[in-house]
Amino acid sequence: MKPTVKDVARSAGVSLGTVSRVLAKNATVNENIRNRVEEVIEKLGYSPSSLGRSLRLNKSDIIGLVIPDITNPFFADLAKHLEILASAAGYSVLLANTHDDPLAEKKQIQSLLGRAPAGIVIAPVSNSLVSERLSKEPVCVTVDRPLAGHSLVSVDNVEGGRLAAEYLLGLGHRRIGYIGGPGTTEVSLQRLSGFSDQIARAPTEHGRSVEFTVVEGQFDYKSGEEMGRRLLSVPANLRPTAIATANDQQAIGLLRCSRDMGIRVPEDLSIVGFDDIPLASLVLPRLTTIRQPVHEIAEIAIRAVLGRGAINGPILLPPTVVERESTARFL
Amino acid sequence: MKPTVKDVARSAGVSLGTVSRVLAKNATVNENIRNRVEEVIEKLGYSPSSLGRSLRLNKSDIIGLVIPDITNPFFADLAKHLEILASAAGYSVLLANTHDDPLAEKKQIQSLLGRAPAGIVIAPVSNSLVSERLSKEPVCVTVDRPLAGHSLVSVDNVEGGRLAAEYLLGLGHRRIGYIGGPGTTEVSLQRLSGFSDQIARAPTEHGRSVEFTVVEGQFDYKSGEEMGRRLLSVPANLRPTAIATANDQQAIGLLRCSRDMGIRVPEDLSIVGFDDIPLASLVLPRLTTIRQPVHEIAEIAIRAVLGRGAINGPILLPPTVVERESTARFL
DNA sequence: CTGTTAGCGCGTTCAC
DNA sequence: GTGAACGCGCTAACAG
Repeated sequence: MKPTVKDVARSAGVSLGTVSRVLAKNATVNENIRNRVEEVIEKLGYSPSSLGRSLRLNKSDIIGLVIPDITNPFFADLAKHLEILASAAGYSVLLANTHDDPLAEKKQIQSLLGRAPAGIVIAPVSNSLVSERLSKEPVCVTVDRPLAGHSLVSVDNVEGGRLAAEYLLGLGHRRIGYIGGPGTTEVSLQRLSGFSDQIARAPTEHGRSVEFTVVEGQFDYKSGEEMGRRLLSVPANLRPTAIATANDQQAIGLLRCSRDMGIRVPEDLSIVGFDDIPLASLVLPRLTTIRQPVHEIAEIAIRAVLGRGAINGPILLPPTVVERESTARFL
Repeated sequence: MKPTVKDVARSAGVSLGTVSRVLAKNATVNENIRNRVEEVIEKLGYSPSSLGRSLRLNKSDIIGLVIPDITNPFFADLAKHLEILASAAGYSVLLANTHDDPLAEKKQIQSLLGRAPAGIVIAPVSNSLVSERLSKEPVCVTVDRPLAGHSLVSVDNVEGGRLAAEYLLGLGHRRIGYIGGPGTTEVSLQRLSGFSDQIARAPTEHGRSVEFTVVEGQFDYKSGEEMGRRLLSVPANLRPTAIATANDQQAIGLLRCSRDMGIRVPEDLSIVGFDDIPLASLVLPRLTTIRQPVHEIAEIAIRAVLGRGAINGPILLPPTVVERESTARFL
């Protein structure tokens, strides 16, 4: 049987309260007694039960992480950094996937709340139905995607979209395609809006402006492949010379499909992704993309959740263009 | 304030015990009373506290998942399926990354044990120091990598290695390289041993046998790139015509490096990976690989942990060759 | 500075 | 078939 404070107390010849105080560090305890208790703890291999403590404090040392899908490299990266930081601070992270399903999300959150988590980090689904449910306790910050009434830490998606368009236009492209994410998600909308606003501001040449086509897909490899095929299945002289995507997975799917269709990247087609997942620098050709500062996002989120940094109003981190090999000047 | 059983009881005009019985379903409760209680539960939006229940039963509804690194797509995939199955059964999964550090692993497990998890699914690090610590309670199954004294569910790594070698030899390759994983991990050793055993059994031709070179790397993209460079930086007539790797990430890094060195895949070099991560079918060229049945692994592990399927002795699932575009017959 | 005591929310065992 | 009481492991408040 696992030893409890009671066992330690008895074995050390002191009372429960004293053991508790030794465990709490800060309280004032006699040197000798403290040593004796610590010895006993060591000898018995005692380790405190989070269960008892959590019940008493009505607050566990669990941080809930609610995301659409852990196999999305961006979220995996986020999860990793959150977990490292949380673990260093003595917290554990509970993983909950929503698969972009509002009902699943609701259920997951419900169950999470029953655990009295120290905090929640959530990338909410599109039409989340939980906004009010997470009122004040526990601290909840949203990442990547906003949720009414909660503080957000995220990359500036509008600016990211703008950056991508600016970059492509600067390269001389004038027939441009865009593969968006699901129209129901805020991020998709923001990235697209930043992108198309910048396109709209492009100077007109020879009396006509930029040709711009948008298709909507999912945030995965396969969708990038399918939507790419749709965008590229037109006569060569009408085909876009550059395509931006709403995330890197789509861009990689697009790469795949370009190759299958015999369209060379970047000679015939420039591609720019979004996120800068680890893989972006490993595909052929290496992917030019808009980088999100995942580490920072994780760090700020954890700080906010653990109360070591108040956060009011959305925190929008600046994206950056990472230029690699999938883009070229249009001649 | 979150309502408790007490609130429900008072509001329904019954006692605590009765509410508890209603919640437990199975016990015999008067029809009218049951309905009234359920109504009140609905009205109050009551949901039971896992904390209280867990403390009482000394068993939480948490399943600990201890893995080296969630950004490894194989583990992400595993985590996803485990989480789906766990969630469906009313359990949550706690994520713990070890980064292949035995000390970190020990600390993570220690903290996990304080939560009285319903079960633990672990892919132990190389020289794990926890084998005895996880004696009987809670149920613990290891995946991917073995750990003395615990049941294992995994792919048959030796057979997988053998399959890769057999496949490459069958394609006519006789100068073959191998990029292994860290020599300290069981899986690396097993995959390599299966591979080299099969190589050794190859019929000798023109009086000489197969040329076989092995290098050791880490299980990531970058290492595949570096080790590939090492294997390929020799005069063309001495260069391997085929290389197998211990996982897909290495193979993708190798793809990257071949491209950089101007070596064509599969014309000049055949590559076969291991795992079949989602990405394997998306890189250029699509990767031939040895597939692990991740879904099955997740399913068996969860069943074992939740006690719905006893498991004695290691369960070794059969790997399969997935032939794609990164391999070709040697002429 | 230390011991004692009272619950945190829940399930269970005993009377009734 | 139902209610009352106890205790899971722990911490905080109070008394000594």
